[in-house]
Amino acid sequence: MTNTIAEMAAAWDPARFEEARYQWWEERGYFQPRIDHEQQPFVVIMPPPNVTGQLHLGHALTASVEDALVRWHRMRGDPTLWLPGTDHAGIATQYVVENHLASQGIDRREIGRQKFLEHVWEWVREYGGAIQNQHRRLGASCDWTRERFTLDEGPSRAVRATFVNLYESGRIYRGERMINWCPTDHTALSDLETEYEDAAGKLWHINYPYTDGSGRHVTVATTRPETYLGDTAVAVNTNDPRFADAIGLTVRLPFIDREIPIIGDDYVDMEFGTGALKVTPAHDQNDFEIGQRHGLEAIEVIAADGTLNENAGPFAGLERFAARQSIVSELEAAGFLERTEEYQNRVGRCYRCQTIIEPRLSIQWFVDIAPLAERAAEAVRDGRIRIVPERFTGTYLNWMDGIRDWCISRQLWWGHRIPAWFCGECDGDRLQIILGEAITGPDGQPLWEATYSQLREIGLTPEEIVARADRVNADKDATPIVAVDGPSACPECGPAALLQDPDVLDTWFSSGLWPHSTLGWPDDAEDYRYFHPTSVLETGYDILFFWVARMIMMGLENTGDVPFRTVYLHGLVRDAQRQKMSKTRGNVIDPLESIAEYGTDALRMALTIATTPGNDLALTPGRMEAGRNFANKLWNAARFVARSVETSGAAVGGEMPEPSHREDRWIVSRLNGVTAHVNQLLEDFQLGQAEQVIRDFLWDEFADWYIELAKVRIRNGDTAPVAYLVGALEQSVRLLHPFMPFVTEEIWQSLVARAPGLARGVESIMVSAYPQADVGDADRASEAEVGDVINVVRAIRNARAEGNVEHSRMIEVFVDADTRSRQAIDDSREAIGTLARVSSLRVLEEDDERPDPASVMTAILDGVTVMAPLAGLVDADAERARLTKELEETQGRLTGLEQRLGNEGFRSKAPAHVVAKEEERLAESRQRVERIEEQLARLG
RNA sequence: GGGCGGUUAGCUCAGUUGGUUAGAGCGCAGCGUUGACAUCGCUGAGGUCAGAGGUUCAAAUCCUCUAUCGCCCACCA
Repeated sequence: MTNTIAEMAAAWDPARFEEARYQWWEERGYFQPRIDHEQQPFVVIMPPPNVTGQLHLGHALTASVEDALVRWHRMRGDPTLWLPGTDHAGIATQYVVENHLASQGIDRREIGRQKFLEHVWEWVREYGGAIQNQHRRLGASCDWTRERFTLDEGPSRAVRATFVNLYESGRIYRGERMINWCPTDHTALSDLETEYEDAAGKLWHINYPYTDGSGRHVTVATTRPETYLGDTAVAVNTNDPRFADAIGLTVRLPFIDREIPIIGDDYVDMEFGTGALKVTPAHDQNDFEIGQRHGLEAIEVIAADGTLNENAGPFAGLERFAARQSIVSELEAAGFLERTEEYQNRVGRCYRCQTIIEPRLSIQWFVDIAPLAERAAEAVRDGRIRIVPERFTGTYLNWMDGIRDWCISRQLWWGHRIPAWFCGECDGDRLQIILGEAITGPDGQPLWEATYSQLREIGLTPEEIVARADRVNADKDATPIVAVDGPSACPECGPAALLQDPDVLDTWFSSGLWPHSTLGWPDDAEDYRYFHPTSVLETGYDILFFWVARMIMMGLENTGDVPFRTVYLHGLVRDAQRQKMSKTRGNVIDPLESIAEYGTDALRMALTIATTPGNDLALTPGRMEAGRNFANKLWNAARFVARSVETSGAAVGGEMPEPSHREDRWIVSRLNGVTAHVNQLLEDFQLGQAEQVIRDFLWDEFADWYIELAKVRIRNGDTAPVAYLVGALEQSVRLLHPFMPFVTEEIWQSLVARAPGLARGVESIMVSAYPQADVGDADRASEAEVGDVINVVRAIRNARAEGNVEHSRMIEVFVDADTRSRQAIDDSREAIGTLARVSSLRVLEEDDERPDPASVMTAILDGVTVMAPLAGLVDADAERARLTKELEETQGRLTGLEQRLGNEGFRSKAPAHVVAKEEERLAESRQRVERIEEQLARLG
């Protein structure tokens, strides 16, 4: 695409290439793995974003990291699958669509389940494509032909199969338990979906008079006075002397005049409040458990919509917080309120809509999770699954340890409907049927709901009941019939009226199956056989419990194997002020806007370079600018390289020839060192570090030095460097490609266009081989020698800058070097001349006369002394002061080294190579001190 | 109440089995448009690695404590 220099504009322009290039890759089928049973595949399943959502920077980070891993493995030759997908996101989506409809004056309850679901599907069709487009813009090389949606037939059947298996083995059960209820969403939530936060509240002390006529009362302390209407006991600690005589007595609840007992239960903390605890079994988990122990009745007073129900007597119909106000003032007016304290407590909120959760007793489906958790913990403990970074292993195991049963039913419409049916003929009295439209009841009045049995008595046939039923509420003793594809008959009574449970499953239930349900399980699918277990599961640490832990539990249960080998947890992306990004804060950055401004490669680099797993990242505009600037720098370096191929006419082949020139040996050696290092870092999941190493090599060594050194030789007609300019750049962009796919591809194409041998038979960098190297190949001599040349150039530049020598003025330089550097400096004299603007460079021999120290600026490096006579610019006093300071520093270092090496402990205990290194440094420092002293002596 | 993490240059962050004089980007100061690149080049300033103690020949790195910010988990009304 970019075959001429003219086409390679002076600046990297992502907009010009990205979209076309993505399509070009996709058309060639690069995103699809080949199935090769001789090879171990590399598989990543993408965390499915909300199908109707917009990608935020967290997703962009996910995509950047996963794409880097995937592209790296693909280039290594592994059959590589990155499977994308989306999640139906039960509550979130239903909530959004419901609000949308409400804004049009439509109430979902009025239009009914079927109509509502049609609206949601329409919504999905309308907004569902955004995610895929955004991933394409991010350059994500995922296999769109295998894209899955949680509500697709395959994953849906996997959900039902899992439910049935767990039910049949007794690990899914239906029962009446205390659950977290969201009065806004009208559904149960799991413990994880309830977020607790501290809130300023009050502790009300309420008097309950004894019924013995003594006129005495017991005082209870509560943060939720409105629940007193549902109290069925007051509990005290059996060891509490204050209440020793009270147990067994009864008290009377104000206004509603219910008589309730005082019971003894050691759950009660004598230190807290008054030592007497009001017990509301229907609206508090602990109270429920106390109630169970003592056989107390659970009286519900707060209804599903958060208003007080008929059991609330005079307060019925009030909203729960309005009721609290009202009850407190009534109690106070009637003298039942002893006192009020300020109190900090924790309130649970719905993680989607922030409504305060109401603990509520209801019939739900649960997973008996402890046995699954035990196996899931074991898989991590024994190393079958590795978590990166490792510290999350403890968090994970701790969570598994104290896990409670998982409430999986949701009173929503959008999601996987629970595959459980109830038989009207068997459980007629236990099934409350809510009708889609009213029928005429026996009394001539419209009838909206009735038990199945009652409807039969009216004369409806089973078929008619099924057809008219909008939903069924089965009581806790009803017997569900659970089947993957829906039962056609009741096992007890044959063909009958079967009514499906109205609830859907927790979204995370289906997400928990994602690694195997997307690959075809429970069928014996080829993808499943080949690609499962997957390799790496990459996601944010914030959904370790929600998702990762559940995938491990469900994966082990369903497949008998771990779902993935490695869990890589990235940190959260925050804004420049380290605030969490959220819609309500209004600080979300749209990845597409960043891409438009800086380019995809720049955004990806900003999100990943020099980051470390599990640590949060504040994404600043500066990081993105740095990414853009690097892409541009690289692009321009490539322009120079391309140009040098054309103008030199050098024939460049596929492999770099064995280098003979020191500078060429140096860059090849450094390239190999970087290649080996990068591979090692990638193996160890240190992606950010690997990226940093590549960037530093390309900018600080290749562009800043090798290109500049090569220019000098090329100018003199030496075409040898061209092969290394091309070869080193080509190999470097291959190293970088997983991180910055677009700019590296364009550069690679431009290089291949000029040196077709580089392609090595492939059409794209994406499918070229990832570079490998052996650290043992390093050319230490050339690295040291070119290092000396670079240091000399730097020293001269430094002297020029300090002496304020005008750029246009060429200067003379004398160099006194030891044998190691002398030849290298002599050989590179022209380069030094050009790069440091030196007109004449003299490498001094043993008996050559040194220039007058009073008129030179001197830089003393390891093994090299650089002297720049700057007539009229050198202040002998200043020079003396500078050298004296340097002498002090060097001597200080020398003293340290002498002490260390004089220490017997160091000599005997430190590894030999460390000792040798220190000795080398000692010798260098000594020599340097000598030379500084000598120079000072000559200065007088 | 338990547990985890951060604290390194003005800002954002690297620094993985303890081993040269602790690094980068941005910012800052000075200089610089000769054909790869001003989205750039050159030079430089800037850090007692939160604090204290300990282990060690050697500590930003390991241990203990403290401070501070943040996160996770937990049934105290």
